Amino acid sequence: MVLTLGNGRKGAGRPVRVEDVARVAGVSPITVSRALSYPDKVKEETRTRVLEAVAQTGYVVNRFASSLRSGHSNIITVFVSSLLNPHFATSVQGIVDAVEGSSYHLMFAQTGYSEMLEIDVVESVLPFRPAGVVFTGVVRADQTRTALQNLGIPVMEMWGNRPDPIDMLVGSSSYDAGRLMGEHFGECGFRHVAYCGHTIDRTAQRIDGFRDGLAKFGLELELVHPKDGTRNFADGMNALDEILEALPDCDAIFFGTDVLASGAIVRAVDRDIDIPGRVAIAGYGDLDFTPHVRPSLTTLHVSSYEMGYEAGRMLLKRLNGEAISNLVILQPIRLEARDSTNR
Amino acid sequence: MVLTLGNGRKGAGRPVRVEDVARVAGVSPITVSRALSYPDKVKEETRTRVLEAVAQTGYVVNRFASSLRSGHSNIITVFVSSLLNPHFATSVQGIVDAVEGSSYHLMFAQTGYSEMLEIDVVESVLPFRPAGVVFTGVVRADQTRTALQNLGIPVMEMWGNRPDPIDMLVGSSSYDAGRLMGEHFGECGFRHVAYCGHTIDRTAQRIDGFRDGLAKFGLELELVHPKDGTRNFADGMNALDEILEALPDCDAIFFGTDVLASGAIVRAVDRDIDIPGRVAIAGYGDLDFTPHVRPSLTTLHVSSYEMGYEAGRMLLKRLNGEAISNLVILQPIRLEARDSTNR
DNA sequence: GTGAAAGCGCTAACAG
DNA sequence: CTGTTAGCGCTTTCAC
Repeated sequence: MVLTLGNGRKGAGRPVRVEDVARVAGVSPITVSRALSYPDKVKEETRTRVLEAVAQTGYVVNRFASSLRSGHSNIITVFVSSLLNPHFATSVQGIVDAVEGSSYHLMFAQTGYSEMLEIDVVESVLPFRPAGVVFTGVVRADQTRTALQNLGIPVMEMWGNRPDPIDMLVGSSSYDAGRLMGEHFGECGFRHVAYCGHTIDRTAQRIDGFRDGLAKFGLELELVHPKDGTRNFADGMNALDEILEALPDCDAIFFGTDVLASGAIVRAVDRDIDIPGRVAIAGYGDLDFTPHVRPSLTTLHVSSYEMGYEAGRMLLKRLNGEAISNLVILQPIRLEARDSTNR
Repeated sequence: MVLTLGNGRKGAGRPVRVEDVARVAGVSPITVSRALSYPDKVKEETRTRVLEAVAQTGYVVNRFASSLRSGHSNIITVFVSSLLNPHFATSVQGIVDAVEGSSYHLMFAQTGYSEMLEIDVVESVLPFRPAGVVFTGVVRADQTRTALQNLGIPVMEMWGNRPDPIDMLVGSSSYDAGRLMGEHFGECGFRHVAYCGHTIDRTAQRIDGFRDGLAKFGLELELVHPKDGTRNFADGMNALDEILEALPDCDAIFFGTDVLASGAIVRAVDRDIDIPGRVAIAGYGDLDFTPHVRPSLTTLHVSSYEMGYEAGRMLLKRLNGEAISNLVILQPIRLEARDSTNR
């Protein structure tokens, strides 16, 4: 009888092995293996017979045995800090879509936001001898970077723009992003500018770029209001109050995330503060809802999905032995100028 | 020299095997294996010596060999339709967190929203002989359900509330959710009610519940405005126009997702339609931003993260051989009554 | 508490 | 194009 979905076992009995298929097809085990893995290496008629026998027996290859013998793994490990961050979830979906249809399977591991455990997480997947790894984020601990380099497998980092990737990197320039917004603020004619959000890691470069963009218009960044750690709407609401208290004549704020910026807009509406008349607000990320906030939110668009998809494609190419011309790809960041800065 | 992160290889040479560790530790290979897998079965002093040898050699167990020999896999496969849906991404994060710290690893597979390929996707992971599987969603095709049942491994379904799970299910009652909102609409005194959103699968039960909730107050559901497929803010904006055109005296709309509902609110603000004065609006899902829309959105809170976490815990319990008292767990859905229905 | 031998299921290497 | 042999690295089984 033909099982539509076999598990490599018939009933509770012993698993179906190549040997069983071989017997039914009247060939040797290695021919079964070849018919399934390298169809071209087998005569068409033989292949047909093997496939019939596979269907008949419900055979499913045992990847443990196959990888053990061949020395090849078809596992790609994806390291994610959190899927609660929609940018990362979207990137991962891009990776998933890029890998779909290939012979590779994705294993997931969580790095968390702390770099302390980074190396432990990486170590925990090594028993699966991954063919390649992708980090949704950059690898921070130098110890981990060195160790990964020594593994000798393709490594893809994402989201950052370190000049010295472990191997390959698909990211975007935080500096350029900040500069774009600084220039936009300058063009809008704002005079007293604040930044609010993360201030460390790659965000530092964003702030540098922001300063430089402002500088082209003779402006200074008058206040950096740090909001590290998790940032939700409520943080944004508070931030608006805090900033207007600390810098009363502030007329434009660049927030490190759309969520913070949206919180600030909500707070402004609640307090009857005119946006952008009294103070302009901009965010970062271009989340789905940002065009629909009122006033609509000026922000920087980052192509999360495309980043993941590109990272996946590049990694697959490398795994296929193809040469990669550019080991570092920086996706452009686009300014979405909307009403919240439109004076 | 001690490698902090080994890959089971020293330089480009041959992999480090148990045998190598055994030689260094002055024991037999099986003792190394036991020291690592069942520390209690080995004298403490021996264990210490083995662990030192492991560190010294950079040994990393080969999971392919170990699973092949033992017949046990420590892979759990997670099937997701899309990580772009924040509810699913959040659920998956719950699963990830629940499994973290256990000896299991997660493999990802994408079912997509079509049930056509469901069985192919499931088949594609069987070579890894997963110890258990989790579906972020219910399995729709009967063929797949039967096949999964025959696999004889723990199967977790999520989000739905089928009376006949393949094995275990952590979900929520769509019917109750709908009923809650129907009752809320009745209590608010709305007279002409519409529903807009998905109309098939488990959503059908939500509509049934909604009707029954309304019926308690002598109300009928006067319009069902289907929006199947992907639903974004723009769809919600259009939907408001379409519904007010089709049912001009409509004074309350229940949307199948918060995104649709938020779109409708934005559209209402743009058209100067008073919410909830002219028409009340409610959503489903309680996404992060819903308390911050203006007016804040009445919606149904679904515990996506907790659902995933619970699903993960239950599956692990089952894999540990513990008995599960309730194979089906329905998480309560909570009404979040906010301004958009507050007359 | 430890060890010797065997074999999990597959495919590389070599042979024809 | 197909087959024979051997062995990937580990852990089960049985023995001490």
